[in-house]
Amino acid sequence: MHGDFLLGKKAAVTGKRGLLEDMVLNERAQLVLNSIIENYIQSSEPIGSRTLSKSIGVTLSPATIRNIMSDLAELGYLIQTHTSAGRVPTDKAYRFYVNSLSTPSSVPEQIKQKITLVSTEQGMQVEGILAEAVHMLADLTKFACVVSTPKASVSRLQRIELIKISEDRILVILVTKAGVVRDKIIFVKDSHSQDFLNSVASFLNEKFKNHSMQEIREKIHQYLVDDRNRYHDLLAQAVRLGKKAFELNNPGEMLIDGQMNLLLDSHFHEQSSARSLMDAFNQKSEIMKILDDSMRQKGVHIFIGNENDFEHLQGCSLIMTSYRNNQNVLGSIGVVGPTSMDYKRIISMVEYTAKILSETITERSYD
Amino acid sequence: MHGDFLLGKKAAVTGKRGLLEDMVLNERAQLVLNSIIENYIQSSEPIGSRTLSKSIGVTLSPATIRNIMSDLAELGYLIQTHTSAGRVPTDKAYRFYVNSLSTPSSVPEQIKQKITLVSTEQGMQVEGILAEAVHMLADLTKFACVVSTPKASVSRLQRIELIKISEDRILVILVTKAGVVRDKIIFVKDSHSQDFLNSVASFLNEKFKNHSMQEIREKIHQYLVDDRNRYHDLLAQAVRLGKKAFELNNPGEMLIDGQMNLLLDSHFHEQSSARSLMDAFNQKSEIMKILDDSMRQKGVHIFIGNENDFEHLQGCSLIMTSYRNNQNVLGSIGVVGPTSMDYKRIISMVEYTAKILSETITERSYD
DNA sequence: TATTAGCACTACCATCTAATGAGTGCTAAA
DNA sequence: TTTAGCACTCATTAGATGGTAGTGCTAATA
Repeated sequence: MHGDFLLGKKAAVTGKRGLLEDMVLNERAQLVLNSIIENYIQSSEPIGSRTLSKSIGVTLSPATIRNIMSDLAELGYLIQTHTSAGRVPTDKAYRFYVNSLSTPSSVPEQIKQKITLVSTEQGMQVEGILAEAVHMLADLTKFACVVSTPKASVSRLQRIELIKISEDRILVILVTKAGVVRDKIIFVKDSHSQDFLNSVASFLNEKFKNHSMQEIREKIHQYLVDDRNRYHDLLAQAVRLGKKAFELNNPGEMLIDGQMNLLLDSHFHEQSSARSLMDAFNQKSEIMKILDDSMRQKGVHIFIGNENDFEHLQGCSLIMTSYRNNQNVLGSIGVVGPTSMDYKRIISMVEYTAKILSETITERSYD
Repeated sequence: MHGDFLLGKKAAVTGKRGLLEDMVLNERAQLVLNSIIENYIQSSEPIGSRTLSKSIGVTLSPATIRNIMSDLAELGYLIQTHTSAGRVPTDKAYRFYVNSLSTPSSVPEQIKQKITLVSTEQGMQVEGILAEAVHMLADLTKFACVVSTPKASVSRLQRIELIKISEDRILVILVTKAGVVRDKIIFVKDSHSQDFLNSVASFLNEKFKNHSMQEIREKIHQYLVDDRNRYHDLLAQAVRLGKKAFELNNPGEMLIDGQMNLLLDSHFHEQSSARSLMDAFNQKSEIMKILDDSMRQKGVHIFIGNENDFEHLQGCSLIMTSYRNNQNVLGSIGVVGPTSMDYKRIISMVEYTAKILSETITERSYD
């Protein structure tokens, strides 16, 4: 009623009435809402007016709080699971809450100490480091975590190497500026000597070093379209081998860890939601899309419940941020948890982990 | 009582009495036991005498069956969850059942069609193939599946390559006979030219091709122990780099897929057993041990419940078998599921998958 | 006018009871 | 040796009950 009243007459009336001031919740309503959310994040149980009246700083009687709650419910911030139950925050409420988190809470020192990447010491590759990072984050947050591997297409060539391993097979090693090493085997009809392969490789290196894989593919395509016979044999062969070598073979991977954490989490105990989640992870493409999105933006990116229009992820929030080396944004890393997760804590952890990850990978880069 | 009686007097009395003949269950007891087990595998509910009397082929009254069941219980093949409940097979019963499975049931044609490895077509490495195999098996069985990657120490060298990527970093590529490509980066104090690295590589190739990594490490150790100064500079350097290059960096990995299947399985719905399972998978070493064991033996290897003395795996059975290329056994692959799994079906699937996997990998090998 | 106290009401929850039914073990008959 | 019959056990289910945490509304109060 209150809310309705104001939403309707708002334009006509001046100043503060009900919960809304200029379509924004007034201070007390914000206080109550935030308090409900924080309580709910802690307890995972519907919050009643009496409980809140005690836990909240200001002295407000349960009755008053009830009125406010009732209005908040009408505005879509709260719902009741049943008539005589306490209130539970909606996705809209979480969005409000997250937006109002201004000061990024810093990671406690003792957690910081846990966030370190060990694998650097051994001769581990970038993917190993990513795996370690995502594992660590999952372990710390007790939720599921994902990280996207550096996109092959945007990463730039540091070096290519061709190794003959049998008459019809050539091992291609691609080293990117970001320190990612990819190997794949290509099949050829006619046998080449290793010396010949070396010449081809050094031709390709000279021609394409520092170019992105995408560019390289385009250029090779150019060469092929051009009248091929203009080139002498080496070049023709080089281009032909290069085409195979640079063919996109992995379309951007992602690593997942800690899925089991979610299944063990009380919020997903119902059969249906658990299975739905599992489907979400198996069908990686949707999550990959979200990772891609958050790669293009600065800072931490948060998706709450219904905001990501992927039905399997209803009831989940995602907290994502990108990681990078000196030069480029390489991919993103983040957490998938229940909408009622402790945003402050998780956000800071994701941020800090991404920072450490970026530093670690930068050390490994060849830029 | 029956069982007891016969176990005691068996030696004295001739012929069949009770359930035992020469310490082996008599035919009818076997029939009943197998029938109970198969029923239980289907329904996951305690089997009562009446139910069994109907489902079993032979006509036996419930009362008779009760007697037999009672004896089987006394011999440790069955237990009751409570006084007036039906009987449930014990691990001992499953062992009996599995041992009595003589004819390996063949995989239905329609399942066979699903068991194919696609990744061969792209230039995918061995680990990619393994990942695909284990994923497929998990998907088919709806349980968790594991596969061990070819052990670096036993696999034999096809080729080593050294690539300079910066002043202090060298990329080492190891290609094994089995077709596994490993790359790692080693750090060096003083810079080497690529030409020099090529010489070192070709020295190492010549010296060590076809030797197992283990042997190579030992030989290098020999060189180092010998009076190093005897060798001229190239050799000394080669040995020093070789030592780093061949250092064991991954102690035999394993890939897991479908863990979530287990958590969704009704048999592991209790909080405690689910968490216990999760621990089992996180702490890979124990499962790795079992994989190793079954690598050394021929055929399918089955571990039932308490038989694997790893407490986290109580209530689980493991069905493992090895995969190989032309030349060597490379690793093993298998399923982890509840003790009450459908052994016939799962065994045949594991066997067939291993066969396909072996064929696929053999194509990739350089032997 | 905004806040609060009081009260009726609702729905969940834990506990208890009784009835049901599937299953056993034992005994005596076939 | 097998089976029919009977007494008994125990899990599961459905109803009934009291308690509790919460609401909404109204009237009194600051």
